[in-house]
Amino acid sequence: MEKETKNLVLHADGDSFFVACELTLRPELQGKPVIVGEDRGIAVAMSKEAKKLGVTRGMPIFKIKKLYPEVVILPHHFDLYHEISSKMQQILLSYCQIVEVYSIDECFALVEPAEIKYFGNEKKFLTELKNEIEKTLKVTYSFGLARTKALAKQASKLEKPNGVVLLLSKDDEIEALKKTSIDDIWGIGKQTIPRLKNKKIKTAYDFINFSEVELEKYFSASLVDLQKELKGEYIFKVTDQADPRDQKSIQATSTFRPASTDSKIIWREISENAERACTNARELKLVTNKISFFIKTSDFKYYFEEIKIPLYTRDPGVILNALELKFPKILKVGKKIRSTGVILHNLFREENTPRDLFEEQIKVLENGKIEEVADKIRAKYGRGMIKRAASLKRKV
DNA sequence: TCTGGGGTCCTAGGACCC
DNA sequence: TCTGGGGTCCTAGGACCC
Repeated sequence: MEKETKNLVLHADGDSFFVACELTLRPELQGKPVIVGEDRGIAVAMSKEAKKLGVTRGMPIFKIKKLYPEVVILPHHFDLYHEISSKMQQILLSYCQIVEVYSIDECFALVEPAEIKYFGNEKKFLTELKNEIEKTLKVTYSFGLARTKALAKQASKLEKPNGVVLLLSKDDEIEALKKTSIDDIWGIGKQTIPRLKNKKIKTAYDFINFSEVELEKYFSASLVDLQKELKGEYIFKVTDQADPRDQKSIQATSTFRPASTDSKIIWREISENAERACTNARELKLVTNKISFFIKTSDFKYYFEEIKIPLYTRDPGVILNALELKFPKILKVGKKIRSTGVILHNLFREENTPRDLFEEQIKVLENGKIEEVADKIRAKYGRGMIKRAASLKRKV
């Protein structure tokens, strides 16, 4: 049989993960409607009892309090979630060589035929793994095991919570795909769903039977790959844990209530965002030379500004000086503002940061072109830049 | 008194070059 | 005079995810 010579993909998805983590420390809340998200103003995770009451993801806390006063509302404890998540990774690594931590509550893993053989069969392998996880972590996961990532991902959803779904034959796959609505496919979002529905595609099964040629012609390349994956062709590779230092961007955002037009309040939030983003960058020893910031108005429109800075930095002072120049422009929207954010792009590891423009400037300065360069930078980035850059230089 | 916060990847099209 | 055809690199923003 072919399947015995091929790897399978395992997907593990934490059940009500944040709530489940909280319950490990507060078992007395077991069986009660519990949600996490107090500090964010919306429900981020719900226990199944809370879901049963009608609480949905994203529901505002004030509304939950009003409609369902019996719900226990908890703030986030990310350290706890990370701790449990990394223990989960360790357990998976004792069963599988390649484990990909996809998010705090989800993992993919490559399961080799030898591993299955050791336990007897797929079912026994998963039962063993599942038992160990529950015993050690006191939280449950739902599992999908299939030929590809996309199939495993859909499989794990089918019997949530605490489910185990094995797609070991073509028939298993077809049955699962027939049960999966086009609204619930990983990688197909709200822009694409209506377009597919126009083509009479209602289920994942309809999707895999849709003409590949037409898909290629009218939809994106990633959708073509997704279709192949759901047909059983291994396209999306399971990759080992990425180094956090390979991160491409760092952002810090904040919502403040009430929404405001007061530029002082807004600027204070942006400063705080910049500081948080920089703290994060410092921990990862990363620097940036491109930043952006945005405001979100109370009617949920985003306004972005992007700025290149002529050196590599993670100094909030330097960043804020650069942002300050664009600040009046973005304030011109003249609406109430409900949230702000600062994003650091173009991240480099500090130890192999390319020779930054500042160093180049020093060289040029030594050649006697000091004013020319300084003026250029002032013209482009404002007077503050020179000073800040200089003070940064001394610190380094 | 509707609607966190933190990410990635793809793509169309402009800039620039020969 | 209405005028080529490539190619590459970069960027903004769309789409999607947990």
